[in-house]
Amino acid sequence: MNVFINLDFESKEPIYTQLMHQIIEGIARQELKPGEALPSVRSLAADIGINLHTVNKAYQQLKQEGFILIHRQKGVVVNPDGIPQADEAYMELLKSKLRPLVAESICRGVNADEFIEVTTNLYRDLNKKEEI
Amino acid sequence: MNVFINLDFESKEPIYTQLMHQIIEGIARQELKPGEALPSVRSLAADIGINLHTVNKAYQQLKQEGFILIHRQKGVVVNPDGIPQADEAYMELLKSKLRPLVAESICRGVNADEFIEVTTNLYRDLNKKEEI
DNA sequence: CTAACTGTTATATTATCAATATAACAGTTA
DNA sequence: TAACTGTTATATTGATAATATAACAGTTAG
Repeated sequence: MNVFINLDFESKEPIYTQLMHQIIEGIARQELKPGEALPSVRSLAADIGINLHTVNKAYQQLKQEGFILIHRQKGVVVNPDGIPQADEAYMELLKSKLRPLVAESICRGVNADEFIEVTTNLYRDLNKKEEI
Repeated sequence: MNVFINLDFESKEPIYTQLMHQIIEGIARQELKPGEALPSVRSLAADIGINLHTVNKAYQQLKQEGFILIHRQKGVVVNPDGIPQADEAYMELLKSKLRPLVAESICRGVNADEFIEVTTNLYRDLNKKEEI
């Protein structure tokens, strides 16, 4: 029930964004499974020592992107139907985010194979289920 | 001398960041070569219709990251010694930026091969030199 | 020498966003 | 009834992005 949340308060990346990423990573790792309940905005906020609205902001955005469902007077749940699959729009978005990373890497002499190796390692790491 | 600058003023991405990316992309494409002069902060700002300080902010950051050199009373130049090659720190940074992209892609059913294909296409596109 | 150009610095203002703090509302459930 | 859900409203603080002027200190072309 309790997710492993690791926030860096010194980072310039907003807290609500970091929170989104952690939850998405949890889903990717299948530590969070479809239908599974997430902590309430208040309890999660209290747990990690931040404001309720910051958690709410992350939840609202995750909802809008199809990762979670929010039942008005019940609670928050990982989308039971699974996450909406990638469409053309997502692939374009992905490409636009990847573009500056590739450009800088080319400048710095990182060739495609090295770049792909980093990607492959991440795919491997993030596919590990909860190893008991 | 004049770079193809394409800014999206509606984007939530800061202008100075977009500007940095465009210049880095120009260097990757070898449209901007080591030693080549860049427009002055004032002329570039006037060209694309933004403030001089916004251009300066982009230049300062590009300088700090080793992409350009700034001669106090001369001008701005693409680093004649080439761009500092990737070290361990850069690879870690790259990994941390790639991580959320991979996580979301896994959730959305984009497998490693599809992800790599996008990367490969970007490497191909960004390596095209100025085709005359 | 003057005029026009370089980057740099300083100061100020406006707008937006991130994060916090309280507080209340409307349903659910134990 | 009491404790819990998400939601909404309002306000404040701090940081950042972008703009606007203005001036300074060197360089260089006419």
